[in-house]
Amino acid sequence: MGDLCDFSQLLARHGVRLTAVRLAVLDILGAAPRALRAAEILEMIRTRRQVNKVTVYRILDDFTHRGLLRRLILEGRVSHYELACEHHPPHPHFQCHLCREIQCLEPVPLIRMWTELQGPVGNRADQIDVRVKGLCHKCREIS
Amino acid sequence: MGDLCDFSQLLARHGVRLTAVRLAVLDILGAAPRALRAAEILEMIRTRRQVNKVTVYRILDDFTHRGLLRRLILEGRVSHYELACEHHPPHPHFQCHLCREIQCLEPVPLIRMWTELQGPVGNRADQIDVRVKGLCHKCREIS
DNA sequence: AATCGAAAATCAACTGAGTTGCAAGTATAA
DNA sequence: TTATACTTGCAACTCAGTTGATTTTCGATT
Repeated sequence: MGDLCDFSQLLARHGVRLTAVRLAVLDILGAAPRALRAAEILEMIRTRRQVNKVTVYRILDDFTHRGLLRRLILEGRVSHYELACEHHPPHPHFQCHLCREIQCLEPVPLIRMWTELQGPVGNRADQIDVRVKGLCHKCREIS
Repeated sequence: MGDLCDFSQLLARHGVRLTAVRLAVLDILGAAPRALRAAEILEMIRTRRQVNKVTVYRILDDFTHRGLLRRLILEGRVSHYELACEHHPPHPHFQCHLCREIQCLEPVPLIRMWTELQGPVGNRADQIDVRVKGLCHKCREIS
């Protein structure tokens, strides 16, 4: 994923200053096989360099508002983040009851039920989040 | 909704002791036109009687585990709760970007895409949450 | 290359939803 | 009516995330 995007150019295109922490955030999320929590990202950056948590939170927030990242609300209290580039369009997520791990699922064609999902006449929906829960294949093997 | 359920019998059937706070929680959620936050429920109970927040949190948690309530993760950090009786099956929710209000939508037949939503072979899904976001009809009128 | 102002990072202190452990109160079975 | 296991209340805590004030740094312009 990371190989497909030039992050310094990406930042320039969005009029965002190039800094080490910002590059690290994109780099880590670009290489991640799943959405990450802020605390995970923070810890991963800290293996490379010293950084304050406030910086990471502010960057995640800023990038989300700029549309560079997607913030996922999968469980209470913690947000997960994933890259929002064209190689990684919005898609459902699966979360295991036991190990809490998150898997990305293939996009599904919800357009078919778009009218039902609008709700009362006059609503204008612009985003649909689908979250599937259950036991993942690894946890089913164990138990 | 509340009229359709006898809450004291409901509690007895679940082997839960009948107390004023528990009845109040069910009563309030039964009469609510939408899912409520713990803090809202707490405040509504306090218009009738004195009660500690810990008690309300514990009851909400307990009832959720017993399947009496559903806990909805609609935005970060705060949970919403709704009655989980047979008159009120699982359904998608719509949340407005501006007023943050939550609307209940009609159930949609996601079974059609059940295979895609399972993810990797071996996963066993048992729950699908659909959250729609956008502008509600009231906020669109205003702006 | 040196300067400089706006943007970014840091620090400490704070917020607010939710949790924990323990003491005191109460529903209900016997 | 009584015993006791279940409930509630209280105070203090946790933890993700936020705020405001200060210092540092990027990068455009001399």
